[in-house]
Amino acid sequence: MIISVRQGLRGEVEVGTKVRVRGWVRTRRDSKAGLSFIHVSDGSCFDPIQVVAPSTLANYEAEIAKLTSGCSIEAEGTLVASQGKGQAFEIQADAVEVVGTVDDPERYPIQPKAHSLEFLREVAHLRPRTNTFGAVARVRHTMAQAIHRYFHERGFVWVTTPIITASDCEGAGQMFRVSTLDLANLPRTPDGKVDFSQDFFGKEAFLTVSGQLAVEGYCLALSKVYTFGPTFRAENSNTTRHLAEFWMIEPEIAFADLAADADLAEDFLKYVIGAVLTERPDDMKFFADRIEKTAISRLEKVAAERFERIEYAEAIRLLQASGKKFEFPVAWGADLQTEHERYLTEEKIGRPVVVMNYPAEIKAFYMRLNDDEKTVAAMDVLTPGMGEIIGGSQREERLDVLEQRLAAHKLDPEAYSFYLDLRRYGTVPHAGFGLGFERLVAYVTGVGNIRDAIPYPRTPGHAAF
RNA sequence: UCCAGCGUCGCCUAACGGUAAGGCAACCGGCUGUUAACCGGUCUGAUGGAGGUUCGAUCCCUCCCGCUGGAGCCA
Repeated sequence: MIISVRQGLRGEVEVGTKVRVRGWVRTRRDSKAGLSFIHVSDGSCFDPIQVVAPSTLANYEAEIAKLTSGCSIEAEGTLVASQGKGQAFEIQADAVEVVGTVDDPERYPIQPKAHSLEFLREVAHLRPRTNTFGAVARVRHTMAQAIHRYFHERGFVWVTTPIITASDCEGAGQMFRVSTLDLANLPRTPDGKVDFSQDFFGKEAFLTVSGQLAVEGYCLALSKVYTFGPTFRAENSNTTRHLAEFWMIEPEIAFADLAADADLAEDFLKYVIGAVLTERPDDMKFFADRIEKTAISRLEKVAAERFERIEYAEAIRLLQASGKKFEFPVAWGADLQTEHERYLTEEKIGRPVVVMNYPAEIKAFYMRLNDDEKTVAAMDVLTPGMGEIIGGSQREERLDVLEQRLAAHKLDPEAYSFYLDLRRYGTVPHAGFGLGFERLVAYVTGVGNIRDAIPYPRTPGHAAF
């Protein structure tokens, strides 16, 4: 029977069974006892399985003894209890078929040795064969599954909001244009502007920067909804936590206020982190051993401890009372800088913090104005090490106030007519938040750079693979 | 986009301005039920690109390209 490496190593297959594994060679060690030990990985779990190939096999000299890292093979044999140390089970091979060889072993980038993450980014198509990126891929998958499961089990409906949007009013950043016009020969209107009426959608179109505004319509019908999909920002950001193309999760709940939103964010994060700890202990152990010492302990802490909740005003007071010298001055009305967030989560409080009720001027138009008329019902979840991982708010559900807020932000109400409709017809208090999936993956795995938390990262100047 | 640093064999790193060194990998051999093994040997490069200073530049200067980190923007 064909088995995965995972099945073989976990004892899911009875000893003595004839099995067949298929995968890629990690290492080969030869023994004078007339054996070769081949570590084979198929990605189904962290560890490779050991295939013991006796030199009596017909193709031993010609093929098996020449296997190098990266070769693909199919091995057939008996699953046995291992005589050696380091693994419980191994495969005593009857046949090892070489499926694909490595043309030039010296040039094969994934050698059985330590590689820098920077180098591996240059071979993004081969890096999933490494311990690190195999583990990241499995953890990422586990997290995606946990996210859908979390929402599904609580009655949320997954809403796939459009990737292409004809409104540039999503208000979250620079957008990528989507067009079928011939850039070398653009149609013009009489006054010389580009005539987008001739474009594919009959108007300007872009890649979405957020599904939030669109999903609110579904929230005000299905009560509990979420988006989980790709998002695009054309910002020239070159940092360890920005991508031009990333995946975002945006739950939106009706009949809910900011406190409920914060509760959801906390419960949600704890669930996803808990799922990774229980479902991927092998990968997490690797991260803790090789990538980031506190990978597991840090997550256990986050899963166990209650998130601190503080008012924005209180955060300002804490920063002012810290006695620290910050590069950016701390004063009510200013946004929290990275250094401020760091101080709060890493030094002062030492665990995740939810900062709530920010000054209205520094936040988006759709966030609900508080009774003090100076702050809005916004919240950021800050984590030690990653900074802002979630940003959310209670939405402004009052038509008149929303119209005032649009005006204050100098936005055209015409462009938001659908959004205003939701306040005209059966409006209810509602709230939601946005979570950058890759930021969470980076946080959970401990990889320092978000470019290592997604299979093929897109950043300014980089769209290879 | 701004600031800082870096760019030397497939990979990682070394080299007071004076003929480019080592480790890993690869290859060959030895040893071993091995396990990112161990031991020995072999091979590999004119130092990101273009100028300049100098008798002479990996090392100094200028510009360009690329990368990394920090910041801004944000998820």
